Amino acid sequence: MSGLNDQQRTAVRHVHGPLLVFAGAGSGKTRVITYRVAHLIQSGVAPWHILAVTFTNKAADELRERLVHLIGRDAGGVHVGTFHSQCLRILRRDIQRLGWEPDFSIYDADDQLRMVKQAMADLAIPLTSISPAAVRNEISRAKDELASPHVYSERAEGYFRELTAKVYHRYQALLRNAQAVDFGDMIWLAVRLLREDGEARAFYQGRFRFILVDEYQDTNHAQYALLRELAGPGANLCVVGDDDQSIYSWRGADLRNILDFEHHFPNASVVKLERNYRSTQRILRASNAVIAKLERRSAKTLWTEREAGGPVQIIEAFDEEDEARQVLGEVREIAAVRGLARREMAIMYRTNAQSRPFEELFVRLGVPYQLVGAIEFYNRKEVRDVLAYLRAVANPRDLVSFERIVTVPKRGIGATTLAALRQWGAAVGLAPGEIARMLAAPGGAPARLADLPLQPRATKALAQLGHVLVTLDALAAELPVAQLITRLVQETGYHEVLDNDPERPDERWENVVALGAAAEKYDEFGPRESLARFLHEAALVSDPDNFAAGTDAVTLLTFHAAKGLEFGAVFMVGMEEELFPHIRSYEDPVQMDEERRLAYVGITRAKDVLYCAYARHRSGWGSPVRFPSRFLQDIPPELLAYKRRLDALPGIPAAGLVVGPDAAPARQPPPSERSIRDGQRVRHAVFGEGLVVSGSITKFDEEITVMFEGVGLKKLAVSFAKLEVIR
DNA sequence: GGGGTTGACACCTCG
DNA sequence: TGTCAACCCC
Repeated sequence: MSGLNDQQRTAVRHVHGPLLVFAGAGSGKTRVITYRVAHLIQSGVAPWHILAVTFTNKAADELRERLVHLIGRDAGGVHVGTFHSQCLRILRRDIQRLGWEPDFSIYDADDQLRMVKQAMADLAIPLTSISPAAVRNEISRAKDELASPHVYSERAEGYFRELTAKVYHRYQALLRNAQAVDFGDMIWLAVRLLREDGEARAFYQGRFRFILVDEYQDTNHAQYALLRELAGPGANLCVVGDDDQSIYSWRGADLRNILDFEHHFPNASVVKLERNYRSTQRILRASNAVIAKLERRSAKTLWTEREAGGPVQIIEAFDEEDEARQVLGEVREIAAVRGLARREMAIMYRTNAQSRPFEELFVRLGVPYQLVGAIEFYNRKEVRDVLAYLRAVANPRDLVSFERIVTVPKRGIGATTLAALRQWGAAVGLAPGEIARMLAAPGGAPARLADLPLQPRATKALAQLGHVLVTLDALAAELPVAQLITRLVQETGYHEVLDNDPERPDERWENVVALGAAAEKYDEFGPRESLARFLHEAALVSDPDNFAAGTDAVTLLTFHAAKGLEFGAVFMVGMEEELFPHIRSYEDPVQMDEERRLAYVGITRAKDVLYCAYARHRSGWGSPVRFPSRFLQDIPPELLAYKRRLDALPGIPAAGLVVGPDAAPARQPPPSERSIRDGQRVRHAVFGEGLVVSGSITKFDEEITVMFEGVGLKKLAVSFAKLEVIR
């Protein structure tokens, strides 16, 4: 408690009733959450009565880690997870109460798209008339609002919405038949369970007596409804958030949840955390300048007692490769000269695709890095194929998975056969996967399949697939999931598919092996259970989050993924018009505001140094000639300094940022004489103890060379490397 | 009717 | 850069 300021302490000590914590960036939010959990436990609340909900897996992991650090073993009892993982737990336990099988499949955005296309095909709506992806998004938004197909239809106006309403009806029926839920359904079904089933409601309200929600500004209506039901009349609900950091409206986030909290929960207490402990003054001023241009926001003024710090360093690059080169040069520079650990550095970008040139260069230079999120592991074709097999085994009604495995390997079953199968199956209440299995029955196909309208050749091919599935079913009853994967690859012929891959068979194999390795930790649950758990949890993983913890690597991630994190040095790259702000936000001022908040999130991740890079030329999509982002231009010139600037480029119009005069001399006024003498011993956070061997005063700083034990010679900037002189 | 090939086209952010 | 639909051949 002693390390907390008054506002933080108030929030931590609050026990009963609703509490809203407005927590500005870097104001010690996570600290408040962890301390509050500790305080609750200290006041006699059992850990398993506490539920902490975060937005991303990464945030959940981090919170769990911090709790272990703070309260030790009790932390294991606290329920920590994302909204979706908590709903998954609820559904795994109780979905049968809603009339679903426990082996339901979880459909991600990709699977959803297939189902939308299927629904459109069923309704004879041409794929060219409305975009299936747009329809999928619209359906997801409807689910965020808990609007059923029926409710949606009543409100639907205009060409697109009226068609979407029809597709939505059909889509939902297809999901139901496939025993599948999408991400929206996961929240919704949990809400329904709590609303409709008094026994279940009593159980969960009794279990989760104290609820904490992080990033509350990013919750949607369905999530609000869930919290409302879980919290019950006692409403020991503590929400923490910052409207300035709302960046998920495209996922249905509704700012009213946080802005109207006191209205939703009338006796709520409110605490504002406005002191920033993270960033230097210049970084904080830069962030304030960017966010100040927003019109609608709750009044907050962040302040800091930290030192002024250096200016925001601008890097102007020729193109995306040059940008990566310059940024990596700077990464190596501050690692070597300032002694900053690589884990304290992050490169942030608007879109995942931007990571590529950086990754290539990191690999080439042998600099350790870790990539968060991205074109992930679970989106690899081979990984999805194997998962589709597993899902088809776990849930024989799963349509998307069945149709995926039908063609890997090629079996002589095509679109026509599948369409006939689906149609006939729907009439008699059988899923294609079930029909295939029945065709493979030992005594021949049962009589109810007599009028299956297929050519003999197609029937035979389908029976063969059915045989494979029956074999896998039997294996799944005996083997835990990791071993099942090994056998599956052989039994299904997927082995040959990989070997004959024209592109990168080795890499694909490695991914399949890695999937098996990821499955191993579920083996302890035994044959069927390990399969179900693995599939359900794999569906919620959005990034290969199990990077070797503790390795000293530079982090590469999107601004979205960076929320909630902090780094000593942040490189915001691709700071160009049409990229950030993203071109898709240009027509809509609401979306443009969200881009601005995203920029604010990026800037406020930085503790000590902030670099912003932009290229004058970028290949690929968008215009090739680029201009610096408006967000950079919104930062007062005196806070900016060019670290690197290009000479005039032939054929490219000049465009630079206005950089103020006071920015030039970097950080604090340079020291006039040396403060650390040769021969003194110093301690460094990363390198340990060392002996000062030489030093000098440069234009901006005092630099010393230190011999560290077991590390070697390092050149350090005194104002930056937090050195402790040992007497 | 299946499957290979080719050409067009889109590609933001996440559980 | 990869995916997907249209097209044509077997």
